[in-house]
Amino acid sequence: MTVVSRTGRPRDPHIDTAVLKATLAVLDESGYARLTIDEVARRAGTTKPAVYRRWPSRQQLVLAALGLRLGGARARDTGCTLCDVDECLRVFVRAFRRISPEVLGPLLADCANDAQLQRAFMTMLFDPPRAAVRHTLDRAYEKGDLREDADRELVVDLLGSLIYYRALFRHAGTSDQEIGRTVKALMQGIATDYPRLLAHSRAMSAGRHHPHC
Amino acid sequence: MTVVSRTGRPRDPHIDTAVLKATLAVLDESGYARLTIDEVARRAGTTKPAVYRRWPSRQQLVLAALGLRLGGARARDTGCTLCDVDECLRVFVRAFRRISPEVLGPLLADCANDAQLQRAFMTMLFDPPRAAVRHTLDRAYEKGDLREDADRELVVDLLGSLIYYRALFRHAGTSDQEIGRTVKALMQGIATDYPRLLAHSRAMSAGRHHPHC
Amino acid sequence: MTVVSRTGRPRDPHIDTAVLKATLAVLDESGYARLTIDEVARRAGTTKPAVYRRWPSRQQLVLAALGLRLGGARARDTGCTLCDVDECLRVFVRAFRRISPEVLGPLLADCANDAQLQRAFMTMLFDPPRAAVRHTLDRAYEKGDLREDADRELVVDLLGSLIYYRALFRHAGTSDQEIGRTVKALMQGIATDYPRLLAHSRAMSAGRHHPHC
Amino acid sequence: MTVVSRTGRPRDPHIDTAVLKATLAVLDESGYARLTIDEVARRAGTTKPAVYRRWPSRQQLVLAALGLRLGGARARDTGCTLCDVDECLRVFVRAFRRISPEVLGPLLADCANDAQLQRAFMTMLFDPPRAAVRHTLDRAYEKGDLREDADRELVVDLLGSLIYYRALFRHAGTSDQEIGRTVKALMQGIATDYPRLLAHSRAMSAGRHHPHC
DNA sequence: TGCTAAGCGAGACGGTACGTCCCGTCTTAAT
DNA sequence: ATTAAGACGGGACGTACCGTCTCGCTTAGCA
Repeated sequence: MTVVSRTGRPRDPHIDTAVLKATLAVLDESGYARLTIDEVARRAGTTKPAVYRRWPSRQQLVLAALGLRLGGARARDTGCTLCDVDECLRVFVRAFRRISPEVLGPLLADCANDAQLQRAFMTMLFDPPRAAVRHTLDRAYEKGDLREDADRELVVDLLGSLIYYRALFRHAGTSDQEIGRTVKALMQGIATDYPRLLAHSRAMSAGRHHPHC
Repeated sequence: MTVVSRTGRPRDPHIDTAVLKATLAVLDESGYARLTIDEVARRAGTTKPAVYRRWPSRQQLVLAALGLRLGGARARDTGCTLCDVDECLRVFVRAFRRISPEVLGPLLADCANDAQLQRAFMTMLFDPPRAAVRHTLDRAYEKGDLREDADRELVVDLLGSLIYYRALFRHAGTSDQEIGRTVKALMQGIATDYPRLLAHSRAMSAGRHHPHC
Repeated sequence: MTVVSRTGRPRDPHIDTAVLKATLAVLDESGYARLTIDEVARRAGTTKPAVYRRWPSRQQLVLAALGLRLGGARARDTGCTLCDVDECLRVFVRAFRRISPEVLGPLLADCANDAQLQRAFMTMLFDPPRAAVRHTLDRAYEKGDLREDADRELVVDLLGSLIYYRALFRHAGTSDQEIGRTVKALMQGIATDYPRLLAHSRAMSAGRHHPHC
Repeated sequence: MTVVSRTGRPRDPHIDTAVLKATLAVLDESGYARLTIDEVARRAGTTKPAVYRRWPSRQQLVLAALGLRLGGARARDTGCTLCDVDECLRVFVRAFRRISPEVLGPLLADCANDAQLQRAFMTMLFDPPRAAVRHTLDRAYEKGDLREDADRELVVDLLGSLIYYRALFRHAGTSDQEIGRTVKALMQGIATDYPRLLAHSRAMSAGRHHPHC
């Protein structure tokens, strides 16, 4: 939200919350494309300039509203590493369900042309669930349940990306069973014998560059 | 593209290609949000109604133009499974680079309200690179390089999603080295001792539901 | 009204009349100051751009609407010169009643900064009733009922100005009786002995400039 | 100006005069339509609320400023009735030149919806020059230079209205020569033989109502 | 002398109406 | 029935200015 001056008439804080609530309501009912500042203002019982004074664009407004909705993301500590990773995926699922692909798409597109918006997006919507997941992975690592050479940031990406992907393209679901399969695949790997494959790769292309090690 | 009547003056096929080329040019220069049918028509040397006669909406037009650009996706057979999977990730990277997140976002959002558009999107842009990757994984499986119980469709998702995710959010890159680390993590897994973790999970929560097996 | 092109979709003529009628209705109900293009458009069942396409400003719109209302002004030929001049005053009264001082004031002020608007005003609202009055005076002159040296254009001014003045400032009425007194004063003059006054004026100020002759 | 309380910090009288002067300056430079309370306050070296505390509206403020400018109107006694009436017309011309049609128009329109403003207008701007003219006519009457049956209030109207009319519509000037012609027409009348015309009028319409006598 | 009430500069506030952009559609005349 | 051409009816935009309010302080008269 735009910074507020020390002097002059102070902003009515009821308008702030009313506008954010109205934004969420309109998003849910009509979607992002049909969201109009006029309509948001009308439902918040105020007018367009009052909205623009607080958020300089539709994008910033929607971002703020979604940030409010997302609140803080937290992954429970179940005491079991597999279940904890399960829980991580559910953190992403919950976060995404509250955002909706229909809103996320145009918002990300707008971020591409607006570095400030991009930063706000990362801070408000992207980082919080990732931090929760990262924390869980660190706990597992300290218990000795993860390989020493596992790139934990990459695992956060793999967990998060899958949820976004499936939600955006709607080609597959995010049921408990599907989440379980994902955890299993990530934890145990998919190769029958990784060291052998790696040796073969090296043997085949002696002079080439090998990023797998 | 809209069906054409048999009688009356036939459509000028040059207009079709000129419009698609103009669409790609405008997309690259101005982005999806600033793409105007007026501007596309102007650059194709024709007028708005001629465009609307062929594609009923901006979305359909952009989809057709991107389909033209993407063409067919193909993953080389290197003879080495690790390198083949490397190659798969690059298939996605190439496909995505040609589409651009700025276009993909709003397009997906529009798909959410238009089942026909969604189907067209899947057929033209989503499925082709996935099919190429799936084909590579099947080859690895037949060589015995993948576990019997590996869910190959899930692996396609994990590979594809990571690329989309990183391209959309721009928080991490898609260099050769990063791709290599991903392949390694997927192939060998991240757990120190998966069977033990699984046993612990079962022991801890006797009556609960266990999706990891 | 703005000129219309030969090609392209033709304007809906119903909108033209609906907008003018709505303008008159809003003028009568709310006055000129509270007349809003939005409100006019709403009552005409259309939108702002459709109005702006036809009339470039609120002033031009109001002018057109008043021109429509005023229609043609005509002074009856009663056969009696005194009654004809009576009738002339009533022409002005009728014209003015249809315009209203509340509208005339701001409109004239806007004319001061816009020569085109000023010309349009004169053509549509100012000249027609004056022409009718002038015609009556010419008829009286041809009958020999007016002095040879009477400045008929000045008489038109004196008749017209009185009505505007009283309507604008509302300090006196325009009843039949008051109109009769005006006609009498104008026709017979107010001086007891004009030639003597003139002589006195000349005698008193030998070297000065005398505009009364 | 709004009433002032006895207690509390007294108003700074310098602000009163500074605001009125600034109002006149803005009126002359930018006209009434572009006169902004903000701008007046800025030029008076103060702020909007200080202005609104003193005058409740732009209209009242402008009225006060014009009243200050107009000051008292006075018609010289030349010793010659024709010249005195000449002088009367010039009183109106001077008064009007200081007010300007661009300001008068909107002001009168606002008076139409505000009886208090209307009264203030009459007291401050309308009556003073009229009183001066009326005084001159009374002097002429006492000298026996005006007909016994001349309606002096009507003559004030005819003189005043002509000036307003010509200034408002700008279709004719107010040069000395034009003023002279007006005086002549008013004094000597325009009919060749008023009694004959009156007789004819009566003869023609026996039962009708005759306001000319 | 301290209290109180109003004025002060400053400036943002809530809100009305503006004039414009661009959309997707329609009409015309010609092919 | 399509074409090129171009204006149309209309939804939403972001802005300018209105008149009001709140702030923190100053200034006088009353107690």
